[in-house]
Amino acid sequence: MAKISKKELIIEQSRKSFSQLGYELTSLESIAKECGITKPAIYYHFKDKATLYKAVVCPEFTALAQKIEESTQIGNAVERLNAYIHTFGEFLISNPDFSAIFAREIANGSKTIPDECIEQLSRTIKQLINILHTGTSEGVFEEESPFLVQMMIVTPLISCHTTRPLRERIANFTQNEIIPLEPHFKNIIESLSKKIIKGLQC
Amino acid sequence: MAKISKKELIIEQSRKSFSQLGYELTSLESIAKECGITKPAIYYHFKDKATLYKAVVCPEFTALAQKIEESTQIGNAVERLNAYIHTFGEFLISNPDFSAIFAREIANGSKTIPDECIEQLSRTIKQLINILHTGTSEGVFEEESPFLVQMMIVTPLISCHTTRPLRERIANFTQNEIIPLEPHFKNIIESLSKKIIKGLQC
DNA sequence: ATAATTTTACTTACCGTTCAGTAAGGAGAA
DNA sequence: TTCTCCTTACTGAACGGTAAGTAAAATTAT
Repeated sequence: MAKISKKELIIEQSRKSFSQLGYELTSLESIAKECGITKPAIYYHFKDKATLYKAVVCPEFTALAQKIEESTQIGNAVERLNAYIHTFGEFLISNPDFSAIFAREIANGSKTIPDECIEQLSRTIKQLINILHTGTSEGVFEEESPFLVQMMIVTPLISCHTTRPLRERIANFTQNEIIPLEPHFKNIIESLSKKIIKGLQC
Repeated sequence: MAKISKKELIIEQSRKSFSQLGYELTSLESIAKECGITKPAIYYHFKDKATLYKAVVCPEFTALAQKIEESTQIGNAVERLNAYIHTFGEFLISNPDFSAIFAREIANGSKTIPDECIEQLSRTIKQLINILHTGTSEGVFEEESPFLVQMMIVTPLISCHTTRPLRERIANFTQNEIIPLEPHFKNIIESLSKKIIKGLQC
């Protein structure tokens, strides 16, 4: 059994709660309860709720930026863009709480994202800018706003996770129609990557 | 000057607040204040906060479904898909509060969306299913999950609006890099439409 | 036409609850 | 003894929602 500090335990439970309920509806007392401690114990480890949120969120963005940078170093522009998309998608698989947290931030104007995370995000964007620029220089990609490409990658993948209940409810209303079963997420990553690359190619 | 009932005024102010702050952070007292009335006056017109939210949200989804249905009747599959995407994009322009509200619902598992809205959403999805099916029958489109296509359309367009502050903050960190100015929204719609159609075509 | 009554559209005052955050103290380890 | 890591007990503010009352408009009765 791995030794896990109480501080780490608080962060893990908080991540689940922030992901499922969002920042506002997450109560520190319920987190404490699930950790088997009391609320002021959280205040012993973290200054306030916002600081706890940062402690949850920052490592995720840092890990994402790290993985993106590592995986998009080699290959031609098409290969690197493909790696960018797949790395992001697989990050969402291995960090199941990240989708909902990031989706809320996107919906929210990112008011609650600390600067440290923005810096990490800018690392990934820089990488994407580099890939796209290389691609246009090589004449394989049409010129396109990196922010648009980023949104074409990030938001559909994220919302695959967050819209599951929505899709189920919609499917109830479209009974008579034949709705193809949703493919597994790895197929979605692959499918999205192909389409985006195809859409960008000259 | 158009005659506007107080009930309509409450709905309009609520829409702004729900869009800017989200459901939880919207306080009925602040809405009342901006309408020049008191909180119980809202309760005279609406049973509770959730009912008020429905009154804000339902007409938007209905109008969207209506416009989508109208605009995607004629033409071949490519033209109809193009119309679908443009109609959705232009709806976001003429309903500036809708993006944030919908984005929050997507992030949220759509817990607070009433069934009435889901029904309207299913109308638009049915239309998209029809378009894609026609396209594959005609051999112009590859087969693809309508939900994925829907997300490729909806989420980037929505997040164009909600991520504006995020993009600005990111741009601050990438000073030294050349970040192309973000194109205007109509160009984004056009650009996204082209890419999605290109990505889907055989 | 006018008086009586009811309904509309609110207001003031308040309740109960929830929640972030704090003060003070205590048990156990070093 | 002192530091770490917590607990008990609490404060203050905000919020959703309600009870009770009221001025003015609309409706009905005389």
